[in-house]
Amino acid sequence: MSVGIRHDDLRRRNRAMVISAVRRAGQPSRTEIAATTGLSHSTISAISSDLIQEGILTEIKASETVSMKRGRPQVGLSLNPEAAAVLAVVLSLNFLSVAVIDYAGQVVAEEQRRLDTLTMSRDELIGECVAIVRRRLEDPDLDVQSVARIALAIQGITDSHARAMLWSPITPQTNIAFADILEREFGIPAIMENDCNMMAVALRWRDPDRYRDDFIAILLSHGIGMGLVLKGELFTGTHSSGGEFGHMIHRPGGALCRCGRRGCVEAYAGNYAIWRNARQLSENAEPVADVSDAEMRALAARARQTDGPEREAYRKAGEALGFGLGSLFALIDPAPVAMVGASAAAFDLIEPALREAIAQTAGGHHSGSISFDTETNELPLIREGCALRALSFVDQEIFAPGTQARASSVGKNVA
Amino acid sequence: MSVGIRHDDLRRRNRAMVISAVRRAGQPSRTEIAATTGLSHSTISAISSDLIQEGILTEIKASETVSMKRGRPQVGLSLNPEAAAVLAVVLSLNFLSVAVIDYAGQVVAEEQRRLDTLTMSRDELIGECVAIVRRRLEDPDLDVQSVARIALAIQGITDSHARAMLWSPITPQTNIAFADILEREFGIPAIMENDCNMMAVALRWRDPDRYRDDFIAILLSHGIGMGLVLKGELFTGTHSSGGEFGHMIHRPGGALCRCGRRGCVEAYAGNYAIWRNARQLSENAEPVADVSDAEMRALAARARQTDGPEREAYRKAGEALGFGLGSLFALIDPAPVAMVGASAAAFDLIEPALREAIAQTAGGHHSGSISFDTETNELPLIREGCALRALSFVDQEIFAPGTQARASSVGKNVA
DNA sequence: CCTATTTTTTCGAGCCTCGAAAAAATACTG
DNA sequence: CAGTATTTTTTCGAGGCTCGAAAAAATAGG
Repeated sequence: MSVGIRHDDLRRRNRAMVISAVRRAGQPSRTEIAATTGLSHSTISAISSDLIQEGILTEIKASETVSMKRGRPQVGLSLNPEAAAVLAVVLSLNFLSVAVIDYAGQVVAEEQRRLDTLTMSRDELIGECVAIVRRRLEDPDLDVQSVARIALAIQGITDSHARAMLWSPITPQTNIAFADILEREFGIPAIMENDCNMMAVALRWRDPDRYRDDFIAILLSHGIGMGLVLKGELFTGTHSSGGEFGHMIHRPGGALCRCGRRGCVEAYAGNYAIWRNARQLSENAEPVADVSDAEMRALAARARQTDGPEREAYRKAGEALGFGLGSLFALIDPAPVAMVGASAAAFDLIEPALREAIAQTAGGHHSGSISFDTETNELPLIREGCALRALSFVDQEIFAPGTQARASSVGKNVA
Repeated sequence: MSVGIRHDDLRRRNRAMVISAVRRAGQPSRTEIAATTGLSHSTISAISSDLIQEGILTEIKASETVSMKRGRPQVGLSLNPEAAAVLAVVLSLNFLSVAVIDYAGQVVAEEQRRLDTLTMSRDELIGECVAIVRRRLEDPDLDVQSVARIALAIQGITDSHARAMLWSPITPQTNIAFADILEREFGIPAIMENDCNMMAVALRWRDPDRYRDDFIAILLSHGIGMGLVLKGELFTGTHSSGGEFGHMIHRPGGALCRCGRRGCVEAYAGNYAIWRNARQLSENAEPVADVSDAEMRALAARARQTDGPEREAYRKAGEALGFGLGSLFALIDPAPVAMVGASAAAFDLIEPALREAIAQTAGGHHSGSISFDTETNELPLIREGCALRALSFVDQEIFAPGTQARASSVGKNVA
């Protein structure tokens, strides 16, 4: 049951609104903030003077701005980089990375590390994550006090409370409560997010004109993932991170998927599936553990060159993605799509069959008008989304705290 | 861009909260309202005394309640039935009905009418709807002044602004802006909703314990429809009512669907599809316009009796629904399902294949624990949902109006 | 150096919610 | 039957927040 608004919530929410406006706009003046938030100048003045006093915002030096206009020049406000710091940890197949990000969103330090996630034990995996975070926190240049949040993104399914990894293709281990583990270990609030969801968050941040209220980010990689933003909010499942587009059923009883089931979209469109079809192996052939990017590029090159099994493999991938998107569009209506990941570089091979398939589905009316964009490198996106998520938490939960933490405000999926 | 909270919004929202608490609880005392809303007794006292003065709420006569407890007895508050009235119009295949509902939710008057929607012209269809509303409004017993809202539900796709029918299986006509037409004709605000969405709204109202924050209502009828509530809100598409579960793709290139495409879930699970398979007609056979409920009951009886084509037809329906639900669950996670409509009476024939199919999909882990409920009569549900929708509008937009109507508050899909 | 212009701050007014206390209305008790 | 205990509801003053208007601040143009 939703709860009434109390008087003290008012200031809290408007504080959060001001911080959020500054984060989005970069260096807005008080007047601009008043315009975007709809609050009066007096209110903005009061709130921002509080925030400056508390060291959350800073005024831009007047000398740095050249005002060509008449009148008192606007004073830009910006986030104080030293107000806090967050850690963005990204765990993907055989790869672990961490970045320290200041409150203004700049990367301060980072570390990357190769490891063999598929064969590691549960404790080893957890140990590596804890260790890489510890090394960053022990950096003498870093004021540990100021680290306000750790966000960890992983390829796989996370729970809807952003506490744990439930299942992941990068490890046989399941149900690892990374967020709780890191929180206990370092005493810093932590969250655990799905990688594709973070991609979507980052895309929206990078290009809010294109990716505004409704869009789809699809990861074309060894597996197929999706991040979905609907009505301006990140879409998640009722219990998990959800949006497992790759495991929608393309052909009942069809090709063997990495997840052990049959006929999933991923069993036709994942790298391993394209590789399997290109080699003309049986659809029942066990999915290979990994296909290198170089190998996939070679496949794509062959497909472009001759009309052989490679081209057919990409065609099948396009068909699976197209019918999958068609089913998705039946539920949510068509929306712009971003194809992310190494295989997005082969989207030219995928697109014809994909469009043909969509044309045969409910979203087909607008088949031609659905726009696809490609972005071949997912890692920077995931990290950026992760950082944004963590910073957004600091904005809302730490710098605009309720008298007591309200359950209703926590976990809001504002992308 | 979200907007700050102004001081006058506070009272508005809390007024709406109080009204909503009374609508949900029936006859709550001020103390109970304070408890559910989290607001102080003083605030509730002030707001409710305003609302009583304005004739929106009324106090229950003390004599009507027997207080066994010590202390000053609680005074129940209830919605004043005379505060307003709404019209719920339901347009389905060959059937049009309207109900006048008072502010407390009681049906005051109603009218039903058979017509031949499939062959009617655009103007005839509109004319019938306008006429049936006009007859109710001309009822001398009704105070026309008090009719605050007309809600029209239709089987088919509506736009996300609740203004128009975009497409419907009950008529060859498309893009009829019923809401605008009724609004112009009678000068009463009108909305146009999808029938299955209204089913979901009503289910939540009837059984909030079972259908709380996440559930699925599926209409098993001539076609297959769905109403989806996620995180406590009605789920709609980005541009349309969305949730076209029946037109997710079950088998690419498969059986011919009523929508003209191939392989939709509905092309296996709709009444016409079951009928087609039971008669062992080709999957390419043109879907018949209508199959009577009696005929479907006969099919189901045959299927229960002998293991012939009828049983196989229901099995195929179950399989299609199961794989469709499996794909849906991949996106949103499993949730309770209500099977609504005449064919829900044959759910015993559908369930085994349905569960078997789900077990082969991503939601399969919990296949056993997914609960299905059946409700064979959809019309009362649709009408009830429609009425609730209209009343909820009155609660929020008329009796708790903003200083100026805010775009952000309009169109919130609170079920 | 003065004026026009624009931004920002200040200040009092008006609401709103809250907590505490008072008032109201009943059941229990001897 | 009167007095007491108990529970609900209202009243009242305090504190906070936002707003509009006016003042103050800061700059360009003449």
